[in-house]
Amino acid sequence: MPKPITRTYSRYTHEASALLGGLIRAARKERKLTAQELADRAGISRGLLQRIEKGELKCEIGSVFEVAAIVGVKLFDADETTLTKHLRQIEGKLALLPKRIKTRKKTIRDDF
Amino acid sequence: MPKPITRTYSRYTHEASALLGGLIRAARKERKLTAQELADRAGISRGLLQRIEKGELKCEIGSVFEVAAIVGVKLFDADETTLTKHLRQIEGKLALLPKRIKTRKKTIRDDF
DNA sequence: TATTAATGATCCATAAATAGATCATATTTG
DNA sequence: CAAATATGATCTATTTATGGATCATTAATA
Repeated sequence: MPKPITRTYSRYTHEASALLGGLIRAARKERKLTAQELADRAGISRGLLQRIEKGELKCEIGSVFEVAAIVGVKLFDADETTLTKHLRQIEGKLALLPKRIKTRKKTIRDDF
Repeated sequence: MPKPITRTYSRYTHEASALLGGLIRAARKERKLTAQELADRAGISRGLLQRIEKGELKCEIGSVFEVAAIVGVKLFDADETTLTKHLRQIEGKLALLPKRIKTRKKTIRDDF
């Protein structure tokens, strides 16, 4: 059963999304692309692109990232090569971290 | 009518999302948070968090950003203040760009 | 200035994402 | 080693995001 739904987002989330949308819109205009043209290239509708550029939060992240990639907006300020490098680094880091986080729920008698 | 649906994503998009998910997972473990605990704080299900950490692209961006914000993973390497500043900058930049991009579709007779 | 078309907004039908439950696996820790 | 439980995977009902169409507005340019 899906939940009642009434999500709240932090200010940081709102601003990060608004900034990403704004960067996309600016990049699109600098490249002289019509909203329809960019939407076509990304394989999404013009309506969705409009929402993405407004920074709306209820859009799938795949579409947003794809549009950003097309107009050259870099996530993490990294190009393809650097991104791959970071990805390998984080994978290495994860291998060192515990596979599971254990939080003791049951009170253990360690007081005697 | 929604489309047939068969999205494709660039390698950059896949890697950016995988990196973000990996960073989130690593940050969660460093903070010794259970997947369930983080999901609860973000107001999402454990299943969705799992998909986010795997870097799946079909998740709403709002949920992903919110989770990232909770564990301290920064998009744009910017804190709240810096983010706000960038947001204002991009808004100023947008104000200078043309409101509409015109592409001439109809061939104009300018050859005489 | 007149014309063209890009943008913004809204509405609807439908495909898809999500919550929640359950089960198996295996890791952590006493 | 044994017990506890975190994680991963899967399935279903239902909420929700998306595509497409339409319309009004207005910016850009010949």
